[in-house]
Amino acid sequence: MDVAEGGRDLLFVESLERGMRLLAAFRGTTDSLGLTELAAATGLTKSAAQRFAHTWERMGYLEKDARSRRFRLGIRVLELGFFFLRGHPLAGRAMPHLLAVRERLGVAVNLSLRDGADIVYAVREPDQRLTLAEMLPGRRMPAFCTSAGRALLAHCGDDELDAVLAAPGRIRYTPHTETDAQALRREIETVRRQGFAIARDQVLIGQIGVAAAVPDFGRQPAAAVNMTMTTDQWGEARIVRELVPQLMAVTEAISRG
Amino acid sequence: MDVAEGGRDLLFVESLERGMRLLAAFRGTTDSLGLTELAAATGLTKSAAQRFAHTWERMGYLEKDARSRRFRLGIRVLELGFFFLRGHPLAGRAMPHLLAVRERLGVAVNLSLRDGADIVYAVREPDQRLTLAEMLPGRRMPAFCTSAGRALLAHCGDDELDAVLAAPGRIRYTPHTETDAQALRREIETVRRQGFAIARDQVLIGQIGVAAAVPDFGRQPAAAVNMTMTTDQWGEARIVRELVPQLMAVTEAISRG
DNA sequence: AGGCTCCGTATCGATATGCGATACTTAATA
DNA sequence: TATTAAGTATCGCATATCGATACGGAGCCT
Repeated sequence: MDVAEGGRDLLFVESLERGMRLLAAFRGTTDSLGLTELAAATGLTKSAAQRFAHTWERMGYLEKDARSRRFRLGIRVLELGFFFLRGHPLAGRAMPHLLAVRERLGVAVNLSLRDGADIVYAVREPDQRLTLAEMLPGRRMPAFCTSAGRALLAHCGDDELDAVLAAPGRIRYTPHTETDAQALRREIETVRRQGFAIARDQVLIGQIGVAAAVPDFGRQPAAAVNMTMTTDQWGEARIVRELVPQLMAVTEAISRG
Repeated sequence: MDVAEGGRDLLFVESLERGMRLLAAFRGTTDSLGLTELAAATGLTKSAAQRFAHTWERMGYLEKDARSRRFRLGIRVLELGFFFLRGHPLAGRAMPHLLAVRERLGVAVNLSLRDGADIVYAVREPDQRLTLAEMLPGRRMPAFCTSAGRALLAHCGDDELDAVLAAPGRIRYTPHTETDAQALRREIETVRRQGFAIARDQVLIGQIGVAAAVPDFGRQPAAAVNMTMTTDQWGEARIVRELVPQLMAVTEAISRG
């Protein structure tokens, strides 16, 4: 469909976008939000915030505390994510394999999907003692600094890779986080050659990850499997020796179905 | 705010509701949906389906296959659920306790929330070999036939309980599923007396669950913890003896923070 | 291969619907 | 109790959204 250059998109329903903007305000905080705060956070007028918050509440996507008159996300927002994962062709197939790996090797395993310059963890098998955020599906991370992200970027077309690398403002999670586009491109080249990606101290000091894409019969892979370990127990040599073969076997197996 | 009787709700944004209706169509299927199917499934005109699908796609909540021109849920729908759980006061606190229980007792454990006549699983620690749907947060079950649901219903006001029990059309998952309102009410009374709920063969033959609400300082509890086992290994007597004390300790601990 | 059918896409004028301003009410603070 | 800030309700206006419909193309059947 033609999104006329410059002219506005005739099929785009702005009310929907504004409504979602209000819900999205809850990404920024774990707190409840009042109407005025919502208006401020979204750039909507107070009237618009009032209408949308009211509508979301009536539909069950927001909950309103009767005393404080403040809003929170409602349980219902879990629903669509559930159906997304349940219907995802790879998630269901991957689960038993991930579980087996976690049992056998005692490392955390994830199935990750790419969304532009981010990856999203879809199916997770954490290895204990993690925080809630680290075990929930839906968590987003920049692709460039995670092993799964790099494994997936390695399978992009060059133009798409360029676009991701050209984007400014990469976060330095640690002093070792590589943010230089040239260096990242070389890293991706290496991943292309060897077929797996390793990311050490990129998000958290003392954490190392290894990942490989789930092949999809010549098409661009839709997902990657990654394992995450601590550097005190796992050096790169040992990972390549002991984990990479297992990793490749798992991605292979998931791909076959 | 006054939702004038009969007259329409001036603050309700219908576009939002219609837009969500389109997304909600994906609850019914794991397949992709075409425009005509979407229109049929939602009762929207084809024009409306076109506009909303287009808008969702541009926002990343739907993905469109370029070849087939059919739509699927996009990864982005996971996002809000993630933030809901991350911000939920009980979920984060409960997680380590649930994990400990699973390790110690080898049973599946969940933190469940009630939403009207349903419960929604929020934090899950499955005990292996389960299907994907059984380990994902966001799964909905009728409250009346689950141990967690009964534990939460036991703490409702009578009017709310009446409303739930009055609703028609309870599903009989198994021949043992109790659907009679009177019998359920008696069951809930028992739960009130003893402080925990047991549900045997209610959803699946051979499955038994035990649950207790997480107390909230006299207010109505917001969540329940439930454990699920197989009946061949766990009879009611053994559950009461070995699991219920642990269950009460956990709900107590979560409540304290 | 050709014709047919069904589905997705694009366009358009009418108007209901959502818009923001504003006045009112309630609750929190000192 | 005065003051202030936040939430709630109302309303006339204008435009964003509506459904009908015409168009184009993919797939199917004969």
